[in-house]
Amino acid sequence: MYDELKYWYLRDHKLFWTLSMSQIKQLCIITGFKKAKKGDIIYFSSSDVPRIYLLKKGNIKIVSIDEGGNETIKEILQKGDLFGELSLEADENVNEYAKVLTSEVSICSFLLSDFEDLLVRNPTLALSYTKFVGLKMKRFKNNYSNLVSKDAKSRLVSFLKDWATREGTFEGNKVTIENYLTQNDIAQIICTSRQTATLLLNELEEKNLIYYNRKEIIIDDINKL
Amino acid sequence: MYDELKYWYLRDHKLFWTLSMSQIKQLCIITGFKKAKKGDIIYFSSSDVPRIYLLKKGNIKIVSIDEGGNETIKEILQKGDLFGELSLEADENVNEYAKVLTSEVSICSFLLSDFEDLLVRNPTLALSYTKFVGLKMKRFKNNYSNLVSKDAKSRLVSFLKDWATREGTFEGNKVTIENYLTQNDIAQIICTSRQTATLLLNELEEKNLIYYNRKEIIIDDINKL
DNA sequence: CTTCTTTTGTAAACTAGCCGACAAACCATT
DNA sequence: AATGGTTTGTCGGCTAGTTTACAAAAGAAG
Repeated sequence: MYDELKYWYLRDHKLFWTLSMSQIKQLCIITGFKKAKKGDIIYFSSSDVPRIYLLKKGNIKIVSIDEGGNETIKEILQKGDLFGELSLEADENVNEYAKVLTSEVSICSFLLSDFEDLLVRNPTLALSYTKFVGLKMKRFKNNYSNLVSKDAKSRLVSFLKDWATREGTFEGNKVTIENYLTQNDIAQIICTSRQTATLLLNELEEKNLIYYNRKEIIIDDINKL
Repeated sequence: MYDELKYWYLRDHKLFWTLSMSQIKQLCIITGFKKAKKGDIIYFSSSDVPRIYLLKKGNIKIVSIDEGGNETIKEILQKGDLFGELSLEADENVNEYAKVLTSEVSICSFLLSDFEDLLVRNPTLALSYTKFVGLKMKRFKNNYSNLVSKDAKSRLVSFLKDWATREGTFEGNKVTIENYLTQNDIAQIICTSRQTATLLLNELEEKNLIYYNRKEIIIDDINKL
C-alpha cells in the first residue's frame, strides 16, 4: 500500500519515467514525507544528512539569508520540482531554507547517498538527471542576463509571462494565474524594491494589460504584454 | 603516438582521472583539436554538430550577443576548463562564441553524442560530471546573488580575489596575476560600465591595495583587499 | 464589530552608476 | 618616428531605482 504510494510519487516526475515500478520499489529510496502549511519554514541545507526533496503539491520559495540578515528569494517552486542538494554535494556555507506559500504543501525526500547509488546503477537516469541540472543552470543564466541587460519593467513583464506559461490557465490569449505571491515577493524575484514593483504593477493595470489582486492575476492578452 | 597525446589531454582533467588509459583509448572520443591566437573567435554554439570543448592552454572568454548587438561576457575560462554544450542539450537560441584572450590557446573537442555514450557506460564518470555541472551552477548562483546584493566596488573586489586564488602566484599574502583582461572586460564581468571599472581600479591603486597595469595586477595583501 | 498585522499605495529626497564626449597614454606596424 | 588603433583617464549631466516615511486597504483573529 504505502510502497505503491511512493511509487506513484516518484513515477510522476518525468525524471523517473524510464524506471520500472519494480526498480523504484526495490530501491525504495523515499525516506521522508511531510506536509506543511502556509508560512511554515522547512530547513533543508546544513540540516542533518543531505537530501533531495520533491515538491508534490503546492508552492514554496527558496530563500537565503546573507550576513546582513536580509532575505533573498532564490527560486519559486511548483508541484513536481526538485530541490535540495541538486548538485549532489553537500554545502554548509549556504544558508537557505524553504518557506511555504500556499495553504498546503506536501513534500517527499530521499537521501542524497541513496540517490547517488540509484544514479550509478542507472546510467540513463544519470544522464537525464545531468540534463535536468543543466536545464536549471540555463534558466539561471537567463535570469542573470536579464538582470544585467534589462530594466525592472521588462524583468517584471518577462517574469509574468514565464509564470503564466508555467502555471496559468489559458483561454485563448487570456491567462489567469493563481496568485500566491505578495508584491514584495515579486519584487525580490525580479530584483527590485517593493515600491518599484508596486508602481510597475499598477502601471500595467492602468494600461489594462493585467488585472491584479491578492488572489489572482489576469493577463488580458499575453501577446500584448 | 597521437593516441597517447589524446590520452594525456583528457587524463589531465580531474573528471577523467578515474578512467584507465585503455578506456580513454578505446573510446577514442577526441575528434577535434585546434590552436588559435589572440583575438580569434571560435564559434561553437549553433555550429554543425554539438560538441564539448576542453581548453588545454591559454584563456578565452565566452561572449554572447543579444538582439541589440551588445556583447556580454558570460565566462572567463582558464586551462583545464570545459565549455560548449555542458548541459548535454543542444540549444540554438543562445548566440554565444568564444574569443581568445591570450597569445596562444589550444583546444580539443569531442562530439556530444560520443560523450553521452561514454557517460552511459561509466556511471561513476556520469556522477562526477553531474557534480561538475552542479558546481558550475553554484558559481553562477553566487555571481547572481553578488550582483543582486552588492555594489560595483565589492563586486570588483570579490572578482579580483577570486581571480587571484584561481590564477595568481602567491608570495605570502602578496599575489601577482598575469593580466590578460582589459578594463572593459573586467567591467563586463562585474556588470558595470567601463568608466566605473576604471574609476574603482584607480581608487584601489590610490589606496595602494593593488598595482595595475596591462601586463599584470599585483595585490599587495589579499587579506586587506 | 473591533483590533492587530500584513500588504499595498504614494510621494519626496537622494544616489549609484550610466552615458556621451574627449584627451591622453599605450601598443603594433610599417 | 610616424601613423592608426586600442585602451585608459576624467568630467558633467542624467535617470532608474533606492530609501525613508506615512497612510490606506485588506485580512486574520478574537
